[in-house]
Amino acid sequence: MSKHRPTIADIARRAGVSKVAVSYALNDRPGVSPATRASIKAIAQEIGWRPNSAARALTHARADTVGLALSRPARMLGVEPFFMELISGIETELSARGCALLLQVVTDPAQELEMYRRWWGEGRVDGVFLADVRSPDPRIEGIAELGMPAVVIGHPSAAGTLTPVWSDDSAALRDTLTYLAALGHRSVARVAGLPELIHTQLRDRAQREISAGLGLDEPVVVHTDYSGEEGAHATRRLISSATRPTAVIYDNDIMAVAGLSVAQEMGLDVPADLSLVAWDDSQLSRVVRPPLTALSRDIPAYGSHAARTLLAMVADGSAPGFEDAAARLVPRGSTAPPR
Amino acid sequence: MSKHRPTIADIARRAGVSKVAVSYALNDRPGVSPATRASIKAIAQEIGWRPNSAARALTHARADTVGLALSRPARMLGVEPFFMELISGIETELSARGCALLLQVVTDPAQELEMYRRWWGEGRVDGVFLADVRSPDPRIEGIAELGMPAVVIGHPSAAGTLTPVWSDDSAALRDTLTYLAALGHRSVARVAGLPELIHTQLRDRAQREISAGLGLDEPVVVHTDYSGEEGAHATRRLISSATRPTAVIYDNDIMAVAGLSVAQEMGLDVPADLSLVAWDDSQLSRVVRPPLTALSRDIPAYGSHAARTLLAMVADGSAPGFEDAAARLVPRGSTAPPR
DNA sequence: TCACGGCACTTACCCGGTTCAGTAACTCCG
DNA sequence: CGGAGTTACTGAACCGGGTAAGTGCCGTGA
Repeated sequence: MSKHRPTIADIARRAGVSKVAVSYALNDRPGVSPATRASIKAIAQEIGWRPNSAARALTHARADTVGLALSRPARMLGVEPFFMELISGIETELSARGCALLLQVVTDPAQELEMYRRWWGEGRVDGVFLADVRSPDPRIEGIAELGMPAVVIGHPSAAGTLTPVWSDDSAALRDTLTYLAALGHRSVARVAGLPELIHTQLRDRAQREISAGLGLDEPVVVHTDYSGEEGAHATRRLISSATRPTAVIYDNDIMAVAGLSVAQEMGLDVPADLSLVAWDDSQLSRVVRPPLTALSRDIPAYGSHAARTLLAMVADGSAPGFEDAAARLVPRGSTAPPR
Repeated sequence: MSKHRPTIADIARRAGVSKVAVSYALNDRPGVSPATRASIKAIAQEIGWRPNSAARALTHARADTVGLALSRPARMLGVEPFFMELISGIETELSARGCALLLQVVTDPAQELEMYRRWWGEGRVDGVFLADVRSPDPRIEGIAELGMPAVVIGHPSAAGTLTPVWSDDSAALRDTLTYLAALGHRSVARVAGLPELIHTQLRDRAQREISAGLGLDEPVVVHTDYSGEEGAHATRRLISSATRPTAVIYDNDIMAVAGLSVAQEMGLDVPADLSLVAWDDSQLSRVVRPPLTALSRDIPAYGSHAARTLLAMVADGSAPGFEDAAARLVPRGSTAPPR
């Protein structure tokens, strides 16, 4: 028996028709009698025929694949559940539509753009996701120039001419600060992520404005690389500063856990001496003691929305942006009125 | 200017030669003069030509893509740094060779096999990785039947006729148990992962054998789904059992952190009352108090080795298996002699 | 001066599936 | 019973590259 994968020509030979008839039959297009169609389909089934994706891509200029390149170092990616959950949500949507995901981990945004150029030039993808938007971000303009469908996972103000899918961080922050203010906190610091990311900058600004609006102290914001080490270090600095805050918001949960450990090690009682809030919830927030009050979002759903938007863009040439639900504050044991 | 991506025909027209000459020139094959070659390359560069991957795939029957399907639920994947780090290591190797990674998150192993069948049938991938091998695992035989190059990320005894890339868990376990025995522990339990995974079973057996060899008590092993919740629950059970162990090994770090919290909450001092060891090290192990003694591996390197092996299989039809370094025990504050 | 070898390039056809423009045969209707 | 319309199907060409087998031209050596 022959090694090569069956083609429509093989089916045509066995069915005694031309390969065109086979193509029509298998694609449920008119032009073949029901009997012929059935027998062709039966043969295809029997010999295990699958359409060659390259041949298909060649004719309709469709790759049925979208791309995602991530430019954070491996150890950062590993520790943040965010991306894995996002990817898995993206997948859910894509696989339902028979679309594949091409993934690439690169070291910097310039490489990422180069990757996208290559994928697009080679016709490997029909569109891409863009995460971790910076300011300024050459990827935005680069992709717009290519005319490649792209969805920005981030706020519209960062998306340029591309289509954004985002959630309202400032609403989430408002809820959190209002809650902390109601508990009696006046000095709320934040251990933030990478300062060059637009979403960090938006959170920074929102925090200043909302704090001012609520009559809280001007917030101290410490920027980090999202690692536990820097989260711990930042917490140590905040605790030992002259104006020690009574509450700290962390931009991810690994830093919040690190902060909790540091606080306890320095003899502080959480939440009595220091309240902690983690931005983005995961199992981690629930397994430590006290469990962490967290800003919880359905990240897989966020990914699904992004994927749906991108597929719509690929199909129709454009699609409206999508605002996902804001993160929901889940109070747990790490927040309380200050002593 | 025309919308469509440039092809070699466009280059041929502009250079005043046939497209075959262009093909020869761009692929550095003899048959064109240096002058013509240079001018063709210059034109290609200028108009931003890239070889269409579908067309290429069609002629060489090569997709320049390998696949990885993961069948764990989204929330499990997110929380375990292992897979993200593995993927990023795989990527490092692949991208250096211009190969892409097709990723799919599915819900069960049967779906995973179906995915592999489809990818292979459609010519989308040249080979795949297989992770989380079970016993019995229909994927092994299914893939072997297809004749598709595949690397099993796991022990040779689980790989059937496929090529394994693995690390010696039993050596790592021996180091750990020897270390704990030297500290004076006699009762070492383990909070293990999914019991249907072969690698869990191998660890279980190794632990029994090594414990017996060292004269330790017959180990209590509790199986979980790797989640923090189940890790916490298992720890609670172990601590309140009649034969409370003096040390516990956890099959991942999120469970170890959960176990630490539970122990402290139940009034135990770690490490004086209970020593803890985490299998696989991440930032998490270092940010909690006390920091966790861990079995540390270079997971990205593990991924790179797997990728290199798979690429060799694709190129040569077969490749030898590869045994990666065993995990190294990194003692930290969570282990000490029992009270 | 002419056969020969090799260079530089072309023509023809392939990969696997899709599309377009036919072409028989059969049906319907006036 | 002849012409129009429909059905079921086929041949040729195409997508964007790649390969095998030429072809024409040049320089060289006998």
